Amino acid sequence: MKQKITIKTIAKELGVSTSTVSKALKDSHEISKETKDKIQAYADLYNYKPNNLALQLRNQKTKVLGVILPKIVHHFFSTVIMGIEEGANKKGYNIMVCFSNESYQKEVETLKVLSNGSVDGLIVSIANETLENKEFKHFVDLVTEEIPLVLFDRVVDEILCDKVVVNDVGAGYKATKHLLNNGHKKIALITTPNHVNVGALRRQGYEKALIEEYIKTDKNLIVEIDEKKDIKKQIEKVFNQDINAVFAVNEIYAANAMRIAKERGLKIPEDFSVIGFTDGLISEYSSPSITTIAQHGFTMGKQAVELLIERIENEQEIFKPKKIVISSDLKLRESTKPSS
Amino acid sequence: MKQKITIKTIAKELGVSTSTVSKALKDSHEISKETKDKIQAYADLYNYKPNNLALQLRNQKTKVLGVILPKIVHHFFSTVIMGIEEGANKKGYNIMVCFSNESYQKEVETLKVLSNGSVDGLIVSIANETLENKEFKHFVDLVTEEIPLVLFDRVVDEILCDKVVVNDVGAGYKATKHLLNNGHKKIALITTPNHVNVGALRRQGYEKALIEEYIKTDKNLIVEIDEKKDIKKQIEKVFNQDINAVFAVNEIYAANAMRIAKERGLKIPEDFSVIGFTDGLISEYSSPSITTIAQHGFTMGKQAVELLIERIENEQEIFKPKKIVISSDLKLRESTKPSS
DNA sequence: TAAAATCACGAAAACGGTTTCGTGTTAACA
DNA sequence: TGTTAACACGAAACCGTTTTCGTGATTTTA
Repeated sequence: MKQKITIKTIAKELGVSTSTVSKALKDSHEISKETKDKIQAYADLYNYKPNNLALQLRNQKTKVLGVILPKIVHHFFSTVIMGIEEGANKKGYNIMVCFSNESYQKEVETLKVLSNGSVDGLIVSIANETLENKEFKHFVDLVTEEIPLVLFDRVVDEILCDKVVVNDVGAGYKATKHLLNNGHKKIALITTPNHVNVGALRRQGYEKALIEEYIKTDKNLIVEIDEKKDIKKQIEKVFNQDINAVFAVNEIYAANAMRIAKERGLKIPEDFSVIGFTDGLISEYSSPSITTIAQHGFTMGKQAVELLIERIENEQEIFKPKKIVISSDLKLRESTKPSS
Repeated sequence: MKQKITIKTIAKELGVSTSTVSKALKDSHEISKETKDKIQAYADLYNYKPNNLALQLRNQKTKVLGVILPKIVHHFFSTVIMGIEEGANKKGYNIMVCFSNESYQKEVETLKVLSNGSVDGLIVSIANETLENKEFKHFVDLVTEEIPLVLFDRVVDEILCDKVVVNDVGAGYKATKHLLNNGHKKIALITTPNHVNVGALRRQGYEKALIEEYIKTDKNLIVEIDEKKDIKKQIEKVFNQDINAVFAVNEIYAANAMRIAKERGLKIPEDFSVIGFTDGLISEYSSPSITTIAQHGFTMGKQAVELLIERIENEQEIFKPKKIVISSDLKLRESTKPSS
């Protein structure tokens, strides 16, 4: 990189002090008009830009927010990033995005790197492996150090910080209820292992809706997907049971279920219905298009970043963790009959 | 944020100088074992972490790379990010991700913010609006300032820097050739306006393949999509022409075309074929699944970041811009017949 | 005309580290 | 016993900027 022009250079060239240059560029009243003009002209000529690092060190803030996501090639997380970025930008912040790739180790390391002063605060969705191990010390330490932290979507109670989540129980309930209303009583649930708490919560909603109709939940109808194995094969098994609807906790599972249903010649939505989660492009462009629970990722991102910035900019306030619950909507499409 | 412990604190508490502390923590031979142990113990106890900003200022490097993308909710760009992140991480760099949202103005501003010393280099894919206006001064200035810059996918010759692109002409050719081989002679092209150079290049490939078969390109079969208007409606028009195949320059256009074809009762792939671009989830989960040109986004990201880091770490070398061309493959699926 | 106020600027500290170059003390050597 | 080397540490500069507190010169006021 070319040697950048600094305030010192300007000061030396123009035979004034650095303080004068600094003040002149800030249009301070302390400096005479002539001097200001001279300095400004020189700065413009050589395209002077103040060095960010120096400012950050001086101000003890970076105006950068760290974001750690489990993955990115996923419609929901992409939209969350968009929301975060837009919210951050509006308040003059930039974001530094990292990925844990669902790995505990990587999450710990990333957290360590980012919490060394590079960012003013963090927005995180916890990695699967971390949830599985129930190992949250790295987050708790962060809270102890009083580094502003907002958790979203995948959150746990053990970490005392601000949180943004969707109403997962309600969403699971809504989806299941919709299927029941359409006359489907034998509803398969395709979900994640229980340690992924969002999966567990959606399952609660599913069970709640069934109980209301006096239907006993049948464990054989519930598939906990192990993402390390072939997803389609795992889903296929449940189709050997007597089922007439599927509620899947994400797009991919739903799309797979849909595909299997079609392969088996099931008529959708007349004889068989599918509901997914995350209103992404797959659901939209699949055919028939898939009814889903819209998670409002963009809104989540925006809410999370607003919480975080408020925390950062109002440090003095006593700390009382906030939890924002975002309601999710059913987005009706072709894979289910319009509710009766 | 809690007051962080610094080298000064340690020095004062232990009655030594800051230089001693600094050296001790780096296990310098200049410091006696006892002193080192004492300082290390104290540092561990109070969980001392060196302040990144201070180091960055001193070393005049941040170990952060800026990434500016036109959008993120898009399979191709998501995978590129993954590639960039993985490559960067491997070399001890972090990435700061920003979005231009296809806006010239936002691109200019983001570039300005990031080039103030916050990052050691930049990876960018140019915004549509910028391409449309042919306004590249902000990039040229960057090059003049000798800030390491790598452009990928959407690149222009006016900017002298390292580049990573796919072989767009070849890809367009390959796709069209495949359709021709399948016996389709009336091939519609659904593309972007010509100012998006990747679109223009893919079109060249398309035309080249047609010429080889002595087919005159018919302008009525080429649709330049205006993304501000309804995409499906624009594509629908070309179906009123006599066509038996579609080559679309991205997933969304392909998925839309597929949907229209199905609505019109066309038999795919027997009577009608569709090829897309970007091997994303939509193509994979659409039904029939869509044959596409795989763009290898992950590889692109990795190549781009490797180029960039090499540039950053070998400043002294004379500057000779490199251009890496990544070949793209045809990924055969159900929307076309296997090539004869 | 002396005292006070204003003006226009500079010196120096501060942010949190690293690093070069002393320097005083002790140990080894001639 | 005088010289030198090794040891263990400190002072100070530096990265680029901001900001507080002077300060000498001029202008205003009493």
